[in-house]
Amino acid sequence: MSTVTVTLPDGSTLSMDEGSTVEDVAYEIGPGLGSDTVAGVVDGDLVDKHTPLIEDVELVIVTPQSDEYVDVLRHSAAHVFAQALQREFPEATLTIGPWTDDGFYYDVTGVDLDEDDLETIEAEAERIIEADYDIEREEVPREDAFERYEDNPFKQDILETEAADEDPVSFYQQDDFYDLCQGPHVESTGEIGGFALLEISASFWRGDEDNETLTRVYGTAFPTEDGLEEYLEMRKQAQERDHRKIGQEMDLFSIDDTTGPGLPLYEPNGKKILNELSDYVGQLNRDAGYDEIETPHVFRTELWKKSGHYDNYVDDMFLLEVNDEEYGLKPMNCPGHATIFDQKSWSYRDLPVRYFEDGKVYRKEQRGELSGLSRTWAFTIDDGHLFVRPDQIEQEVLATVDIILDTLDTFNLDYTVQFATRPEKSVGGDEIWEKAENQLETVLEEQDIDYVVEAGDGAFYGPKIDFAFEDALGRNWDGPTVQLDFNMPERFDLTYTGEDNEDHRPVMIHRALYGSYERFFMVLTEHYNGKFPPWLAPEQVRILPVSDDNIPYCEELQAELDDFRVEIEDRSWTVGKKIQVAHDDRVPYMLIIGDNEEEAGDISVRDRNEREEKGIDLAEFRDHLETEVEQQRTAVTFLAGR
RNA sequence: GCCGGUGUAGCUCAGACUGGCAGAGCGAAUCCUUCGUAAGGAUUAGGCCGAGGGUUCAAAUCCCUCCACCGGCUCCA
Repeated sequence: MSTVTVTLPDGSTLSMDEGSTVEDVAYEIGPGLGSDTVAGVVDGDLVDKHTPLIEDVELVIVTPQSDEYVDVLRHSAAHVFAQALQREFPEATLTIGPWTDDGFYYDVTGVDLDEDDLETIEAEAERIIEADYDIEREEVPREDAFERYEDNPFKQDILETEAADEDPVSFYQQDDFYDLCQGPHVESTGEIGGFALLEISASFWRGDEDNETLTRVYGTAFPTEDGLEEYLEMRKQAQERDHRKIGQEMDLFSIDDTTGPGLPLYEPNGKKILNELSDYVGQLNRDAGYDEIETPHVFRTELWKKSGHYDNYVDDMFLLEVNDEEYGLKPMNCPGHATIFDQKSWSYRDLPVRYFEDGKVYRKEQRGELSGLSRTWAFTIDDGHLFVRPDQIEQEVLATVDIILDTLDTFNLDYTVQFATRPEKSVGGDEIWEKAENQLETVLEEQDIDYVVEAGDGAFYGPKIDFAFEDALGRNWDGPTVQLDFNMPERFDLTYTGEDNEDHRPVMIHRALYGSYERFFMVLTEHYNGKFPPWLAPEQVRILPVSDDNIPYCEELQAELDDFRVEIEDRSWTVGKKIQVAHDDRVPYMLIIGDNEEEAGDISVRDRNEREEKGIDLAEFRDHLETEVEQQRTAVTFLAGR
């Protein structure tokens, strides 16, 4: 009999008979490991422990101590849900039910479910867990599988696609419930310690909008009840960090029903932050050789017919009829910028030409897509466009990526990088696309940036590099971006005169350091949990008089700090309450001023991290704050080292 | 656009299941208190109960339609 070589995580190898299972390998290593084995990871794929090894592989044994164990457990939890569902609603049809990063879902159809039903199903699931049914793998001939699912077109579809080459196919059975499934699963339903159904939603079969609508039930499971409790607590904590909640609490912005959906209104506190953000990138742009321009909010649609956007994007534009002509709110700034470039003739010596604008754009997103500041109908892009010679592409992309990395560093943000390539619907030739993609990828490689390739996810006019952030609820949002565009210069017939006195075509680069102010504002609010760095904080210092008699001295202090955003708390409250409210408002520094300070001519400083010190010289505090703001430090540091 | 949930005072929420006077706390205003480290006290004002229609003697409450928001799906130049 021939043998296979199994490579274990520590690099050691075992020689096993061909056809040995994952479990056999575990027993070969040791009987304890053998009996603990839940599943295996074979060449990166999580598989059942009975999977035979027929070629040389890398193998990780999964036991209840492994990271993968909880995935296996949740997969079993999905089956428990399905069994409970079928007990309560025999008419329900099952489709697919995988595990996810933090739980599982099961897509079903043929049944209408609401929240009360979830409770009923959850109670039934608890009984199934309590009963501790063995979960057993079963090999079933294809023919029999089709028979089992003669009324279930979805499972038939799976048999004809994913499982097309398998005969027999594997089922997992617990009690009288069975499900077509590759596994792996835990030994018995009782291994689930904490089980909860969380959400109900609609989904589409195979994720395609044109297919049947299914009902998706989300749930989660943990080995212990405590694990579940902890998870639910974490979810609650995350909701506390939601920018919509903080935005309300801190009077940063609001979105009003009367003024319209997806149209954020920035209140004074929010606008102060926006101004700081705008000044910051404005300076970066000027330092990098950009010129600021400005364009209006509305253009004739001729412009987007010229740019090609009209064909691709008209459904998402706000259009208006003026003097029998069609106008539209601008959904992007680039055609305006290209038009400005086209106002004069350029020499090759003038390039690169770099324009930037905080440009407000309007995009009529689908209803149901709008969400706080992360997805809006009106938003402002810190938009920049470069017009470069082909030989300047790499250096300019490199410089742009550099500024983006600097910006992200200033705010101390976590991010991921995606390299998006040519989509199905695109303009421009094969050669041009290949060239563009190669140049972007070269920069990523040179900068040693970790990135993932998102094939087919590029803009219709060119490939792009996107930087994405995660929000409080774990959703990903695109932010900074660099996009090459070989198309728009053609559309606008943009030219420059070369050394050879001939017309040449410049290349356009679209880029944003924040992406949109709205989305970046969301990211910052949640990242800092509303505790904005002092340079961004709407109110940097709040002076708290101990009694009203101290107010005149407080006003003197305020005047001394007039370079900063300083307020006096003059409401007739106790000191304790003034401190409470200043903490709630997340003000970086409080100055507590009573007779003691007034007589000594000094101040008491308390920061929002509850550090405090008395008898401080105002000038010392002012100098420190000045440094902290100038250096854009992300933390309050005055009392940190004292 | 699809499924589920929600919409009551500036904010946070009771009341709805079982139809019968519109409620609380915070905030605001006025007054008292002038206070030393995480919410001092009293009084007052504040409502088209998301909008429209229906059922009923009577609708915040029941039914229908629409709008918006929340979670998810799909979409996102």
